[in-house]
Amino acid sequence: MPGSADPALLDLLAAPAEAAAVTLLGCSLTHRADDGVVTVRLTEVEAYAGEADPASHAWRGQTSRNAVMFGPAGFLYVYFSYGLHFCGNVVVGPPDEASAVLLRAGEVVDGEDLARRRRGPAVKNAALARGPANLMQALGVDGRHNGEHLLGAGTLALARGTPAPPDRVRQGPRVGVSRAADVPWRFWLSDEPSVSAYRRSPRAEVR
DNA sequence: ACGCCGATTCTC
DNA sequence: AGAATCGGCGTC
Repeated sequence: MPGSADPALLDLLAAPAEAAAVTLLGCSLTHRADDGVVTVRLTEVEAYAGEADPASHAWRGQTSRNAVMFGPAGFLYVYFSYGLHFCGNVVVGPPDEASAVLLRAGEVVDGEDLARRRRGPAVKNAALARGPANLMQALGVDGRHNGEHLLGAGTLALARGTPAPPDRVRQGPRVGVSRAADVPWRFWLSDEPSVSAYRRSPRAEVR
């Protein structure tokens, strides 16, 4: 049932960020809005290891923006990026560690018409939820959803799907990150059209 | 108070 | 390669 809690999933999310990231691959995320329901199956994510991770928003400690990450696992941390985009993270790990997993891409498995209405008529099927900001736009999620519970009775529901075969999980450097750019904590599923093409940050140190 | 730059995306 | 466009965070 959508919206019902999954204690086992919550336990898995309370693990270290890179393990939680792999858990999230293949999970479904549903948003029930006034104008309809959209569900995506997550195909690409990135792990951020809280205050210990120079690439994390939590690196310099707790602020009003990142406060949700310092709470328990299973909540959504939404931040505003480049003055125009919203990106969403699932808070993971033990409380106060401030780890999170950025949701980078997904396959729209329900509410395709609504997702296309939000994204634009010309957007190809596979690209509806490709890219972290596009994924949130397709779901109809923005800053108002910051801090919402993903495993409770709210409008957002995270659930386990058919687990991805381990041999389809790929791993590589994170995208758009200038610090700790070589930490291979971007995870994605191979052979998924919704996975964005890899682009290293222009600001990442070259070696 | 000021300025820089970003876990982006789309276009040229 | 560059623009759009806002706020967070470091610095003066």
